[in-house]
Amino acid sequence: MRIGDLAKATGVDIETIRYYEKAGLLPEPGREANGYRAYQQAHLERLAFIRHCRALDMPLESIRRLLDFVAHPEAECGDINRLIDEQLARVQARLNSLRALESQLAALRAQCGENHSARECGILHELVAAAHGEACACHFDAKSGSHYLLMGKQKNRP
Amino acid sequence: MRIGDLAKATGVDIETIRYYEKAGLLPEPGREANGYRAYQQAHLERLAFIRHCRALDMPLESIRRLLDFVAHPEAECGDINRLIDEQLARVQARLNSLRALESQLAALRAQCGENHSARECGILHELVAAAHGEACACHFDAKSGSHYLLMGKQKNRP
DNA sequence: CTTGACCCCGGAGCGGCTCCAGGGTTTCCA
DNA sequence: TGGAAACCCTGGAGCCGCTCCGGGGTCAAG
Ligand SMILES: [Zn+2]
Ligand SMILES: [Zn+2]
Ligand SMILES: [Zn+2]
Ligand SMILES: [Zn+2]
Repeated sequence: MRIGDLAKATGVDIETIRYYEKAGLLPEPGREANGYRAYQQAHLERLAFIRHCRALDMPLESIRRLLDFVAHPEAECGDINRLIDEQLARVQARLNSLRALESQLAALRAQCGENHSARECGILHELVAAAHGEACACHFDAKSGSHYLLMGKQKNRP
Repeated sequence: MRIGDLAKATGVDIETIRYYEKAGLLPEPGREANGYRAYQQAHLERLAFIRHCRALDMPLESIRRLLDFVAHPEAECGDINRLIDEQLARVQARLNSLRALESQLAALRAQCGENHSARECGILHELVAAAHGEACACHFDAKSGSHYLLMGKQKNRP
């Protein structure tokens, strides 16, 4: 199987396949006389494994570790669970921040109805006022009744 | 105000401030005799504006466009709305895929209870079997009763 | 003999930082 | 007065997971 066949069989871009090889996820295949990569069935399965994990948004490093487990099936699987749990935690953390983001953006969006000049745009007003330290619609916490603290220590990811 | 003062006042890392300057988001400040950056109140407000937008996860390019509106308040604000709407759409799309991801990971996690060898680990079994083309717990769509098509054309982001 | 479909490689680019090396300046304290 | 600590400067590399590019080789069909 040449790289193009593997790409077609798995739906993975050729460049991505070569990238996985460079990254040490896909073992180096044999070569034809002309230097073309020659893949076996095992490569196809391994690539499918990788893509399945990527579809779960696992980082390549985690996939590397999972592949180690496939290669060493006598090891204890505790680390596998931890790995999935960590991934789940990442996803849930991101879900929480995106849910907050969604309502913040919706609140901001509600500040402007129809078309007018930017000078009178409720959205822009909000953003400028918030930069002055005033309360903003987007970062108002209904539960606590107070304005989120945007200044001060803050991570760069929302 | 020196860069460290600005950093302290806004909670933004010094390197990030310099990065925003390089990226054309923060105007170049004056300099002291020794070459140190000297910021004014206007810089602080502009940086706060940028961070507020970043807290809404807007890409720097969108923030640049918003800052253009601040500089040209006579323009029509339709593009501002569109910009927010696009951001909202991005967030909602990501939310949807993360929600799917969460249940997929949870289903996968449920395949392994207590500790055992990797060989007998339900999680690893699932992943390997799925790579063989068999159905997997994670990518089983309850609504359609069928297995997700993981092979074939697929975007690289989940 | 050319066209087109493949394949190879190394390197750059994306976003939004973050960190580093290698320097200069200022400030405080003994 | 000396020396350490705390600032500041610059340019460039590194992160992730690809994606694209340039410049070239290979091979069959028309
Ligand atoms: Zn408006
Ligand atoms: Zn806000
Ligand atoms: Zn297990
Ligand atoms: Zn699955």
